[in-house]
Amino acid sequence: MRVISKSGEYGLRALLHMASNQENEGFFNIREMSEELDISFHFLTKILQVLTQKGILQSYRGPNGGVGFLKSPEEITLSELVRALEGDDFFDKCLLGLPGCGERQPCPMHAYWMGIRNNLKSEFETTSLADLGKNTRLQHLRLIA
Amino acid sequence: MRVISKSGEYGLRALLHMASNQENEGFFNIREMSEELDISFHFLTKILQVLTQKGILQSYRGPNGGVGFLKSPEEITLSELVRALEGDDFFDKCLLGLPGCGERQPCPMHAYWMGIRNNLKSEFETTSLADLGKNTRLQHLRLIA
DNA sequence: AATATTTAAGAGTATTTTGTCTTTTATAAA
DNA sequence: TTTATAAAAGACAAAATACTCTTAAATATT
Ligand code: SF4
Ligand code: SF4
Repeated sequence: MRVISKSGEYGLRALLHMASNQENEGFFNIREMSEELDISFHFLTKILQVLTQKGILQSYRGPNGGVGFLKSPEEITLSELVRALEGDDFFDKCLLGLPGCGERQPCPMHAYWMGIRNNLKSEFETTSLADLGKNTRLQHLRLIA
Repeated sequence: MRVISKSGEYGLRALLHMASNQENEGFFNIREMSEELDISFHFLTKILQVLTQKGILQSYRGPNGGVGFLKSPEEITLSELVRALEGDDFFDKCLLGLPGCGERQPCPMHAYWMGIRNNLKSEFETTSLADLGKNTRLQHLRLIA
């Protein structure tokens, strides 16, 4: 049950890293981040590119360039991040994946799943990137091979 | 957020179909099922093979052969089905996918996610295949193109 | 202006998942 | 015992996802 895709995970790890080191620097060098987080540089670049395109990050090319937040991590919700990283329909899917989800003819899991889903949704909407990083230690973000 | 993989979904749809037509026949012809459920015959065969290997179904080759339940749908839990179809670690994954999930250094989502996960787990353990089929209509299982 | 640095963009490769096709094995019936 | 039927098994193909490499564009420094 991989709720978040690999690229989504990488994106979150990078953002979490940025949020927890925000006091030090304004722009983050992607190469450095990729090394510290043990994520392929080019792959991470791609992922951060979409976050830039979606208006969550800003980027700067050239010497001392990098990516930085447009809003503060306190104002970025986990909800908008997974929507950006996993697609806008992230919270619309069925648990079992059965097609034609129906309020009309729901299976016995339907009400239960809708409950969990709405719960998840509101939890994600009220959790900020800053919240997420609060108790997170760096070793948690790195691969513990 | 595809919680259940495509092949897992196909497996569930087939089992649901069998459970809701159980009174009629003992063994189900895979070809017929694949046509009724609009699932590739060979792909479905593969999926049902693993269910047979895992001891959830029994199969019979030759004329009038097919697959049938070993236990009654009332005795088959959704939990054992997703474990068979999606892997035994289905209920062990992290929400965000971050590696090295830690009770020691949990992120703020950890306790929340553990709650949902255990909830899901016990719900899946107490929901039988028969339960699942109760309000399910056939058109729900078919593709509503 | 020339050069170095760094992200953007896009092509290309690898792996996994999904789906197809062919051959083999088991069973029933003629 | 021969033939037909249906699942098992395995090779193969397509699509999606994950990852790599090359080139282009932007910016800073000299
Ligand atoms: S009714 Fe059940 S199977 Fe259908 S969409 Fe809702 S939860 Fe999924
Ligand atoms: S602490 Fe958070 S990120 Fe880590 S495994 Fe638990 S839920 Fe996932």
